[in-house]
Amino acid sequence: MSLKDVAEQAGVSIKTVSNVVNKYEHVTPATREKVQAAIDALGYRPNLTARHLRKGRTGIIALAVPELGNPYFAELAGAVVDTAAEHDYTVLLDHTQGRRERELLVTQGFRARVIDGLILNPLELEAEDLASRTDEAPLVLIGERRYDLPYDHIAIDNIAAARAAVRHLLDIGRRRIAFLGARGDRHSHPAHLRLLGWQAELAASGVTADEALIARVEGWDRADGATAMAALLDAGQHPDAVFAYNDLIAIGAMRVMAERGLRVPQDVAVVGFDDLTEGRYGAVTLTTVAPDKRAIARMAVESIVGRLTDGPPEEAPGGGPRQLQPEFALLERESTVGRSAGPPLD
Amino acid sequence: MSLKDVAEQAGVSIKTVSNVVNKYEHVTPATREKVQAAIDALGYRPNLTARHLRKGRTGIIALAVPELGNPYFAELAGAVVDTAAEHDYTVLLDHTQGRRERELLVTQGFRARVIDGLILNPLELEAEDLASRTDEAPLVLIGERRYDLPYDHIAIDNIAAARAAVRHLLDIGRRRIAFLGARGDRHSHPAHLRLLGWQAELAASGVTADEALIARVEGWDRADGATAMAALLDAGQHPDAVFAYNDLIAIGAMRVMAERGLRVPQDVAVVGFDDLTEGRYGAVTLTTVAPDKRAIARMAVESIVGRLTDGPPEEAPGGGPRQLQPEFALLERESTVGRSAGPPLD
DNA sequence: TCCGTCTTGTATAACGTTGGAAACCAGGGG
DNA sequence: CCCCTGGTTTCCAACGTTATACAAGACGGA
Repeated sequence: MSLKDVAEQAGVSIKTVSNVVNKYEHVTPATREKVQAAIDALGYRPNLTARHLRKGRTGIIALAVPELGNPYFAELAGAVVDTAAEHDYTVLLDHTQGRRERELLVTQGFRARVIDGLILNPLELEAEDLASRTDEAPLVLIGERRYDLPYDHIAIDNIAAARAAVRHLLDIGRRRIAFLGARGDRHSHPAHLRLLGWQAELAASGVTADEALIARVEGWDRADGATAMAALLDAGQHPDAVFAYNDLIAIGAMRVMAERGLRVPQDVAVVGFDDLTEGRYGAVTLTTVAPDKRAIARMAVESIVGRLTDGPPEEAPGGGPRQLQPEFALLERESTVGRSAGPPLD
Repeated sequence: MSLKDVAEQAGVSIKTVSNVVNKYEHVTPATREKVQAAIDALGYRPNLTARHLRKGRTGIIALAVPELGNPYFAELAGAVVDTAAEHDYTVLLDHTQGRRERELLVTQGFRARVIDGLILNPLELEAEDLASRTDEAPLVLIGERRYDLPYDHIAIDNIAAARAAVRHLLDIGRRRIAFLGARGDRHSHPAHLRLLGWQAELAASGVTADEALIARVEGWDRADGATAMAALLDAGQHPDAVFAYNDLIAIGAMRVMAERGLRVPQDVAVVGFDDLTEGRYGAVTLTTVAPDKRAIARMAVESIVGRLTDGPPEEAPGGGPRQLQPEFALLERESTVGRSAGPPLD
């Protein structure tokens, strides 16, 4: 079933059928009608693969996130799918499970020429991996990790967001504020802007940033939060607040607190990060830093679509790739309600 | 950058390069090496779009679910992506937002010839929509809705699963068991096998299935569960147990109970459906029916891949499409712990 | 030496589409 | 009556790949 069949049926040339299909205007109504009738009769649908080959575009963009089971990425993926659809693009989805080799594979064009562009949220990828990229499809990076490379990057101001969260905990009188979610042994993991924000805000307020209150994790899921919180408590620490790397870790931590009879927020206030819907429905609703996910999705898709439509943006005065910062908001909920009897700040 | 360029560089024909790329065995080592050198020198990568056109296959299967923000579908999508990758397929993702027109669009081949097959979880689609489908790519249906149509269908035994859940609630002594999640005004919505299971198990145990304990919902998210539970309580009902259509509804309901001072499980026991990770980390962990998601993903992908590889399976004695039923398990957790003082069953 | 056989490489034709150029056809002006 | 013009349609080539058929050597046995 191809243009050829329709052309024969209608008694016209292949190109005329193509013109009708593509709504080319200089086709007489009579011809158009005749062709349309043949199309309907045969149930013809254009072969998009052939069109892609001919036009060099597929209308498909890929989205690669670490893990779809993580609701943050799932919600983000949903937003990306919607936004892409508005621009007549479809989304090819992949998840890298946070493994460097998978991330590398994705950037190197695992689907050469079938995707027009790529949105990637890297976790483990190193700058050198990206520097050696040869695939010419537009790439846009999202998430906390930053590279000094010529690709658009979309992320909220993680340091400012973390500082706002810690500020809030200080404001309600907490002083022993734990950070849950430092990464394993690599203290200086380049993704830890949120840890830096925690340190910065404490320092700015003259509160000691106790290293013992930094809990490390193996991953970013609820179980990792639970493990980290348990480890912290087992080490004899008594934080009066927890700032978690993300909501999942916060939720895992809160579960452990519940098991051990610690009340949230009376004994320990908790702030998470991501604004998962899940956080709004726990027994104690979770205060959280809410990145504007729809804005992230929109910026990412439009970065790709823009480059495909208009070519790379003319070098602005500063030149080069853009650093886009969507808005964020601190949503105060039950997990930080009420002022405890902490000492006033000096 | 095409086979032609590589061929010129290596001083051989296009087809020979193609043979090397495709690991055709009758190529002398010398030639192979020469060609490989040219490939490496030019950084050649095959154009998959052209390959797709020529071979008539793309290696892409589409997965259409109602909503990615729903963790059940997100987790399922993750499993499908993984399983597809094992078979060297990539997944194109779409979500229909449970709207019939979107579901219809997807089945009619919204990406004609770019997808080799389609996995669809329909909500609103009617049998006649599917009956008129012309796209010839293999289609497999997943989820609670059943159609008497020649497509493989994958779903756990929803009635049996619901009965197991209700049975468990009866076993721990509950008698006023509410059902949360009937659909709007359409009482006989064809998706409500779980409601039928609730009715059947109550009937089998000689417990009255009180219509007043059936709460309707507009959607399937936490907010809908909260609304439904609030409505039930506002209507003066005092259930001692809740069987929810899914975990999200259960979680929303539990939130409302917490707000109103009802204890779970002491005052109201709760059973959900889906085994979301989320349900394992609430203040009260959620008893739930756990469908084997990885099995669902595996069956769906292998149904598609099988038809693509071997053609439609030879008509079994019964003939026609298959009804595949993955396993499920009832996971008992805190939300149904402990036996209350209900009267013994007669 | 010659012929069949086996191996290796090549030429050509598709796959279905679209862009560009050329051809066709009426109608009107010279 | 012919040519020109403008609109409409057709012809041809190309996108990059792989399948098919075939040609060219190499090799061994008669």
